[in-house]
Amino acid sequence: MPKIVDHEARRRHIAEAVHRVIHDKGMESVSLREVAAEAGMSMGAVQYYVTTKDQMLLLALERIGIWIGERVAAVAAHQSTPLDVLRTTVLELLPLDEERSYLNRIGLAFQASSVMSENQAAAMRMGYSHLLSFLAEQIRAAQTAGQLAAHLDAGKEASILYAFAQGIVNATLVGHYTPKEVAALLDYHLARLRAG
Amino acid sequence: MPKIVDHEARRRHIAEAVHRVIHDKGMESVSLREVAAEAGMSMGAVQYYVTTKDQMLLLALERIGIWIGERVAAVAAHQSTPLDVLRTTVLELLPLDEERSYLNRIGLAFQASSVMSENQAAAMRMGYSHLLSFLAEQIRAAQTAGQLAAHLDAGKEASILYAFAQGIVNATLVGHYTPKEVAALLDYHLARLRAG
DNA sequence: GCTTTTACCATGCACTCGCATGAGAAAGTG
DNA sequence: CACTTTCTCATGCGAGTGCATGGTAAAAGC
Repeated sequence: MPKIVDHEARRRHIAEAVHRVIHDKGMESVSLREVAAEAGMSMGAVQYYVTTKDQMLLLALERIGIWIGERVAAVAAHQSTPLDVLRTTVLELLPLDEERSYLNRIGLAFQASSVMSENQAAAMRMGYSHLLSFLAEQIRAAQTAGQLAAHLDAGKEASILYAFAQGIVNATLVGHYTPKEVAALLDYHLARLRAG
Repeated sequence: MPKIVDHEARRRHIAEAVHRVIHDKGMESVSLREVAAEAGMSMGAVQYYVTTKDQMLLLALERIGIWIGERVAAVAAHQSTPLDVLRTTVLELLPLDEERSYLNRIGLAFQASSVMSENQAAAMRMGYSHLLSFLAEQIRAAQTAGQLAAHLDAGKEASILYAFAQGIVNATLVGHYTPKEVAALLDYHLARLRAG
């Protein structure tokens, strides 16, 4: 077996090129040629790892899911209390700086795209399940620790919290809210969940 | 001035064709030809009313805004209390049946699209302003009527409520939530805002 | 009845698209 | 060395893209 190549690395490289194209020129500009150019490889090379455009987009979407998972795990690890984990996690998912806007632009594009593709829809559902159960778990932990009110329905609160975060994304990217206002909205909402 | 034609009607006709194309085949499938075919007119006729594709999309986005405004006004008119208006308005914006899913699919596509186009972003901001001030107004009225707790920040509550509605859209369209669950989430959230 | 204005249409152009194909370079094994 | 396998590339194909152009039919004003 010659010319041993790390397929995983190549796929990641392609996925990240897709991300950049989506961010810079929009989902409509994603094409095999454009992505190949962005990835610095020939079109044939891209086709070797990804046979169709749909597959390429799915790869990029799955990579986003992995990336989000990693980011959340990373920031959550530095917090001391469940409520801190909760707040920091949601903040990490909001477009409050350039890097998080980057992620959210791509995420928003896939929200629209996933409605038209069952494969992408399935990937989305998996991402929702993971994130929502993580958030619900943190809410329950915060309740046990006496940080959040005991009467809250952790599952519903997680859904509402995450829906809020997702729903504020476009309005923020489009300039209706400033990052400060978004953070204030989050804290306002979290405040009412507090125990006492 | 010969062959007098209702331009407004023609533009609306084109906009609605764009909506159908977005809904049926996705934003990527929107082209002058595709829209012309959907509208049952020649490509040249479409070009007469809309000179560029961007203009066509902007027209379709503005029409969505108008449509939403009309729908909200219509359902709100049949309610007796501010809280009923609030709840019914938000329900009207959620993808709980086929017609509202239709609207939300298109809206979601434009959320992604508006991030890449300043014209569309401006149209979005205007839509947000109108809807959010309407919601905030209803919250204040409900507070005055003693239906909602007086200590609530009406502006922030409106933002959170609408963000929740927007943020639940993709998850619902993709099948993560059932319409019943979404309605239950809304009622769960509204319940905690009640006076008492 | 001629001109002007409005509305519409068919077609052409340069370009891009997704995807398929076949050739060939690189790297390991016998 | 030949040989196989893995990887990469250039190119071609048919179709579709946004947009521009030139022409034409119809109705109103003079």
